Amino acid sequence: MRKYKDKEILIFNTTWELFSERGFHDIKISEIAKLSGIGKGTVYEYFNSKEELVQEMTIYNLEMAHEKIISEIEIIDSPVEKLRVIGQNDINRKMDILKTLKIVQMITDFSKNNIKKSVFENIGKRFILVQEIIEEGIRKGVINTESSINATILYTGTMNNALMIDNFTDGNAINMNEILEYVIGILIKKS
Amino acid sequence: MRKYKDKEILIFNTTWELFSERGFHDIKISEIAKLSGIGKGTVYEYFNSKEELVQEMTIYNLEMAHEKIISEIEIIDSPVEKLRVIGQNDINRKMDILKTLKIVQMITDFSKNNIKKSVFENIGKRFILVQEIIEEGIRKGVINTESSINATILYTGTMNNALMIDNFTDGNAINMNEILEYVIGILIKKS
Amino acid sequence: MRKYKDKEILIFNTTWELFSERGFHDIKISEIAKLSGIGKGTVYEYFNSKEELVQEMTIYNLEMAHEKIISEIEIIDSPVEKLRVIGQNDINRKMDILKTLKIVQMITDFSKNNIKKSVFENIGKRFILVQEIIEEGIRKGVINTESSINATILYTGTMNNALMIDNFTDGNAINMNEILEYVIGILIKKS
Amino acid sequence: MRKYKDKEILIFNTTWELFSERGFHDIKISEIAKLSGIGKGTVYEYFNSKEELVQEMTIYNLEMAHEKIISEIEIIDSPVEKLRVIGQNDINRKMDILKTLKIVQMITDFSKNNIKKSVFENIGKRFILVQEIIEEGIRKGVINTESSINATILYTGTMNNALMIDNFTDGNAINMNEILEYVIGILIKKS
DNA sequence: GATGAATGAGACTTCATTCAT
DNA sequence: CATGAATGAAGTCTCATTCAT
Repeated sequence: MRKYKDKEILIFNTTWELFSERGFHDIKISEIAKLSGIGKGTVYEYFNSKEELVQEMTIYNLEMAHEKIISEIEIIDSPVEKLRVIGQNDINRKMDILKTLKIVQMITDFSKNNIKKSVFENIGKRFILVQEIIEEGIRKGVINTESSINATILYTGTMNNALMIDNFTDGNAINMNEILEYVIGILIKKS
Repeated sequence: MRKYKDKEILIFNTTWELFSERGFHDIKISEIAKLSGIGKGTVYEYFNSKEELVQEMTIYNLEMAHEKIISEIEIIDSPVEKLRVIGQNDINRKMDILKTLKIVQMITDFSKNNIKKSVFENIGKRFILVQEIIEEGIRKGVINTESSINATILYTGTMNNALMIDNFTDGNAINMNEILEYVIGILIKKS
Repeated sequence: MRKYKDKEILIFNTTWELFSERGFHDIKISEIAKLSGIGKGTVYEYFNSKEELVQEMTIYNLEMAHEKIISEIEIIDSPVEKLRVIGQNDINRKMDILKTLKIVQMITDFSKNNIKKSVFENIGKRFILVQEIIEEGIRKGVINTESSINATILYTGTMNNALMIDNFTDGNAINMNEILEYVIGILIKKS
Repeated sequence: MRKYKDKEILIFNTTWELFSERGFHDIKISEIAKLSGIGKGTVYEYFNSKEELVQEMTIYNLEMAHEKIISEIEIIDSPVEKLRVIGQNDINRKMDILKTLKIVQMITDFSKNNIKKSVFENIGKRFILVQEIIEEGIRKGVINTESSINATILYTGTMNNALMIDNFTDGNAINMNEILEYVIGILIKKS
C-alpha cells in the first residue's frame, strides 16, 4: 500500500461522497475541487485524469477497507465468528459496499483493458480472504461445504444481493442481520 | 406488456448490443441510429430522450426474458426443476443477465426518482417468481428453508455473483453448472 | 389581390393565431398542421417553405385589413372622420396590428433582399392611404400641416407606439381613445 | 449599473454587431465566439445561455445609451433643446435605435414572463426621461400639451417610426432632421 | 391532393483538460 | 505547488423538409 498524500486523501473522500448519489459522468471535476476547497488545476497535480482519480480512489478504499477487516479479524480465532464480523462490517458500511459495487461495475465500463490491474487485485483480495476463512473453517471442521470457492461465491453473492435489495427497497423489505445468520447457518456443519 | 412497434424493437436490439461493451454515456444516439440503419431523428420519433430509450429498452428486455422463462417453466411440475431451468437459462443467457445487472445499476444513477416505476416493477417480477417457486417447493416439502425471502436472496445473489465472477475471470475460474447445483443442493430438503 | 384557396386561408388563420404569443422560430410547421387539422405535408402543398407561408400570410392579412378599411372609409366624406375611423379600427384590432408590426420586424430579419416586394408594397399601402387622407384634409382646409408625409409619420408612429406601450403595460397605462383624439387634435387646423 | 468585465463587453459588442443584419436565431454562439476571438466555451463562462447573453447585452446597451444621453443633456437648460439633443442623438445613432427596437421586439417573444425585469425597467427609463423633460417644458411654459404622457408617446413614436421608414426606404424618403423639428414644433407652445 | 414517417443538418451547451501566472 | 480562466471536442435534441404511399 503506497503512501498517500493528504491532498490525495482529501480528494478521494470528496469524490467518494459524491458517488453516493451520482455516477461517474455526473460528477464534475470542478465540483470535486470546489467541495474539496481546492482549485480545479490542483486535482490534476495529483491525478492525470478523472479516470485515474476514480481508479486510485477505488484502490485506496478497497485497501483501507481490507486493512480494517484484517485488523478486526486477526484477533478472532473462530472462522465462523470471522465471517460474522465481516458480514457485520458489510452491514454497518452498507453504503460503502454499494458504492464499491457501483464503481466496480462502472470502472469495467471504461474499457476492461485499461483498468489498473490493482483494482482487480484488490477486488480479488476480499474474495480470497473469505475463501481462506472458509477453508480454515473446513479444516477445523466447523464449516461444511464441498467447495470453498462455491461457498465463497454464495456468501459474498448473498450478502451483496441483500444489500442491494435493502437499498432498492429503502430498508423496508429485509432484515440484514437475519440474512447474515441465514448464510452462516448454511455454511455451518450439520451432521 | 404494451405492443412494441418494429422500429422500437430494432432500436432496442441495437442499443442492447452496444451495451455489451460500453456504458450509457459512451453510447451515442448517432451510433445507435447508424447501426440500426435509420436516421438520428428517427430514434427521437420513438423515444423522447436517450434516457427514456434505455429505460424502455430495459423494460422490454425484462418483460421478454420474463415471458420466456414463464413459458419454459409453466410446463414443469417440480419446483426444484423449475429453479434448475431458471438457472440454466441464466447461464445460457449469461451476457444478457450481466447487461441487465449493469443497466439496472446504471439506471439507478440517473436519479432514483425519475426512473419509471415499470423498471422497478419488472426487476421485482423475477425476484417474486423465484420466491413463489421456492414457496411452492416448501409447501410440497421438497425445499427446506426457514424463509422464502432469504432463500430467494441467496439463490439470485449467488447466481448473479457467479456470473459476474465468471465474466471477470473470462470463464476460467468457475463452473457455472456446478454452482447452480450447489445452490439447489442447499435449498433441497435434507433430513 | 389573388384568389386564396380555402386551405390557404385555414393555414393563414392558424399561423396568425400562433403569432399572438410566439415568434417565427418558435412556431413549428407540425403545430400549424395539427391545429389546422391537416397533415404536415399538406402545408407544403400550398407553400414552398415556412418563410413563404409567413410572407404570404402577412400579405393576405395586410390586404384584408386594407380592403376592410377602404370599404369603411369610402362612405365617409370628412377626412378627419376617416382618420378617426382608421384609428378606431387600429384600437379595435389592437392585437392584429401588434402582430403585424412584430411580423414585419421579423420578416425583415429573414434578410431584406428575399422579402417579397409585395410585403413592402402592402405595408406601404396603408401609409399612402393615410397620407392621401391627410392631403385631402389639407386641400379641404380641415387639416393643417406643412408636410403631409411628416404628418403621416406622426399619425402612424404615434398610434403604433401607443398600441405597443398599451400592450407592454397590459392596458394599465394608456387611454387609447384619448391618444387618438390627441393626434387628430394636432392635425386639425387651428388658426 | 453593475460593473461589466472586459470580456463581457467584448462579447456584447460582437453580438450587437451581428444583430445589425440578423435575428436571434440566426446568430450562432460559435460565430459570436469566433468574431470575438475567443473560444465557444468562454462565452458560457460569462453567460449561462444565449438568451441570457442577449438580455444582458440589451440591458447593457440601454444603460450605456441612457447614461450618455443623461450626461449630454444635464448641461443643457432648455427643455426644448434637450429634446432636440435626444432626437439628434437618435438620428446619429440610428442603427443602434433600430437594433434596440428589434431586440426588444424579439426579447418579448422569448416569453414575456422570463424576461429580466431589468430589461423592462431600462426600456421604461428612456420614456420617463422624455416625459420628465416635457413636464419641465410645460412648467416652464415652453411646451404646450394637455398631457405629458400623450406627448411623450407622440414624440418617441414619431421618431421611432421615422427611423424605421428611413431604414426601409434606404434613406431616400425622409429627412430626419426635418421630422425632428416638425415634432418639436408641435410640442412648442403656440399662442 | 393528402399524409406523416423518416431524415440529417445544425445549434446549444457541457466539462475534462491545459497552461500562464 | 496552486489556481481558475480559457478552450473546443463532442453529444443531445430539434424541426423544416421530403417523398413514398
